[in-house]
Amino acid sequence: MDERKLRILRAIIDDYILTAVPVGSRTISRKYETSLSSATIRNEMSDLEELGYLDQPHVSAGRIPSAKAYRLYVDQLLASGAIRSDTEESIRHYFSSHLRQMERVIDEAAKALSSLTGYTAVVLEPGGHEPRIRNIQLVSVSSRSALVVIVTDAGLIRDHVVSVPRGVDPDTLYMISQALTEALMGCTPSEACDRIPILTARMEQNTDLLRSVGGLMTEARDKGSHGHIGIGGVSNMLSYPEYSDMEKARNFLSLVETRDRLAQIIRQRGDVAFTVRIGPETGVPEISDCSVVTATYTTSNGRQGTIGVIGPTRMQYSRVLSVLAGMGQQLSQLFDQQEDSNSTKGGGARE
Amino acid sequence: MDERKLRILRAIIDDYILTAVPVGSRTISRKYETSLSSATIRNEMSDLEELGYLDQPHVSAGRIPSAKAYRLYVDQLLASGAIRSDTEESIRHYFSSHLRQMERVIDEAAKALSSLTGYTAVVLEPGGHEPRIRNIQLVSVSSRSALVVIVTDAGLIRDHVVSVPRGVDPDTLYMISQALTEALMGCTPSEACDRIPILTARMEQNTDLLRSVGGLMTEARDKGSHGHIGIGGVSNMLSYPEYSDMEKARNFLSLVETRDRLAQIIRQRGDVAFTVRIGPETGVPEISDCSVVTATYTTSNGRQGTIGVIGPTRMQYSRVLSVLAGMGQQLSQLFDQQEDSNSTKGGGARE
DNA sequence: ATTAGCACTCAATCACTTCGAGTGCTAACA
DNA sequence: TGTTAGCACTCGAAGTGATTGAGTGCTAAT
Repeated sequence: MDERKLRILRAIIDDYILTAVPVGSRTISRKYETSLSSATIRNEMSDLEELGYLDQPHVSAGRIPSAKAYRLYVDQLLASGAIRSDTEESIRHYFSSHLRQMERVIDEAAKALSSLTGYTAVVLEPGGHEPRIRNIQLVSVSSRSALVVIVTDAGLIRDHVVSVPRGVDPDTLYMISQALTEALMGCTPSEACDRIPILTARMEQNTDLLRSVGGLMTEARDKGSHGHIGIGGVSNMLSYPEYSDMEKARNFLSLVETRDRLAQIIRQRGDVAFTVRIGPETGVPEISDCSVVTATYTTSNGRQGTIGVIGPTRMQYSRVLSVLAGMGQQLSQLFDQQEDSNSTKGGGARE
Repeated sequence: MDERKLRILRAIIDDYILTAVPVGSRTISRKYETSLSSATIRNEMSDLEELGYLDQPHVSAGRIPSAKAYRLYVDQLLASGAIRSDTEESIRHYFSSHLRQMERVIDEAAKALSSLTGYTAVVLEPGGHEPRIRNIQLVSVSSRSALVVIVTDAGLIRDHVVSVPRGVDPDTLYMISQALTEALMGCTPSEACDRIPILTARMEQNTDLLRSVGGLMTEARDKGSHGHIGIGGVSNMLSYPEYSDMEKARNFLSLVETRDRLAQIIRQRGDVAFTVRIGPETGVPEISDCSVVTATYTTSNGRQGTIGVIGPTRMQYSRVLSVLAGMGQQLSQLFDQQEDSNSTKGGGARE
């Protein structure tokens, strides 16, 4: 694999990313390799096709890069270490002064990502390991109902109203909460599911209440671990010619609609900074002509979240990567401030 | 306006709803009014066009119903009172056994609505009046941080972690919570925002903590009133020929992406059971060739939510209306059970 | 090794025709 | 007077070549 071949391949990819039109030998010879004639380029292209880096839609059209070509391109890009998160200011611009609610940060991040890249963006809430219960509270809502709040180290399991038997006052609720917290602290929801029946059996009163909590816990366990998902720029996809085919567009849309599957696709584990999956590498037939680029961000307590961009295979990888890098940093920072504001803000403002 | 004209107009609308193809005189004479010849139908159609009920895309095509025609059609439909919620069983089928988390109910409802109608569905959380605070709890998460949970009669204001000064144990947190609840019970968030600084000033300790709560309250106030929004079946729209135009499809999609605007469009106030807005009546240029049908559901404590369906103007109004009716009932029921489960379930399961 | 030249391919475009669904009008009819 | 049959007319959709031009592969010359 010649160095010149590489240059030509790179030129073809760049041009195709820009125009989405099969690129011919003449284009390359005029716009990129002015010292070579189109005939020479043709020969090289022929070789590149044989090597599997180029495809030809039909005999009298130009060439388009194959997934293998993009792979090479991206690997080179990653190896060169040329990904600077130079977009830091423009990213910061998207976060209004002081967002502190997790969900809003995530939504904003997705919006920013999609708007900066022009593709569809997905942001997942941090949550690496299985959540562990930290606190259970029954919060009185009215005389006859209460809200069960289960706090885990991954955040909060959502609201659920349960009915309260007659004669149980807020203080009793608090005591029950304390007992529950003590018994289940550190458990995962599924462990808690197993224990609650035992607890229920041991208690002679308030069994109804406990059963309700058990029900909620089961729901929490089955719900699937992903927290909030931020999605942005879905409509962007329709502006690319590869999605002028309605059938493809519908497939993509319905994939995005089933957030569970989307989360599964985006979620990235392990300690790599970036993942780039091109076309078939995604393993998802619906988006076999898309690429998925993901990156992670980390909070101070080690929980890991994923951000990702989905676009056509002829994606502006270098831009996407640098935006992802920048966004990852921003998010890590934001959540750091938020989660251990005791050490920084608390310390400073103390007294 | 002849009775026969009405029959013919109705036949045209029905056929066009089914096929999305301009319908000609011959079709009507063969499929609907077999006793009349196509020539007669032609005369009648000509009259109907002059009256503004029919449009003609070009001279040698059939006729298509105008917005005015749909209006007449729908008004008749509504007046006839023929909307039976006969789909009750099929709707119930969509709600898995015991969903009790508000957000999931709403999401499921949207999914069910879209799947039953084949259009795009939107479900808004109930929330008529401004929410009133019922309870404030500081839930310990770790030794140095706590979660602030603000419960209102409209549900829960989301999680927000605050730092806890050294030496404040869970019991102290509970006491502070009690004090806060007592002081702010029954307030709206904006009232609470005004009061918190006063409370803070009166306290000699834990001022940091209160300030954090104040910040969260401010965010809650500014957040905008709409709660969770359930959206389903967005991809359905792409399967209708009217959206084969990419530009239109993109417009629609980006409208759906900005949930705030969508909520604004769907939200329905007042005591009418149904609202049908056809084409330009929606007042939203992006969907000037769509219709929006909404209905309300009510919870036992009088809070009102909206469910809606967005589809092409040639929507299957009668089906949509009956599905909406059924879904409205189901939701009203579901939230009734949930909100005052004390009177029904609590009473039953007592002992 | 590179390049100029040439024959060849094939999608895209355009002009042209044909086809048929549909209309409007008129005249005949019950 | 309302209904119908018949006919001329319109116009989009679909089909048919012919033309164009971007692009290739191959060969022979540099």
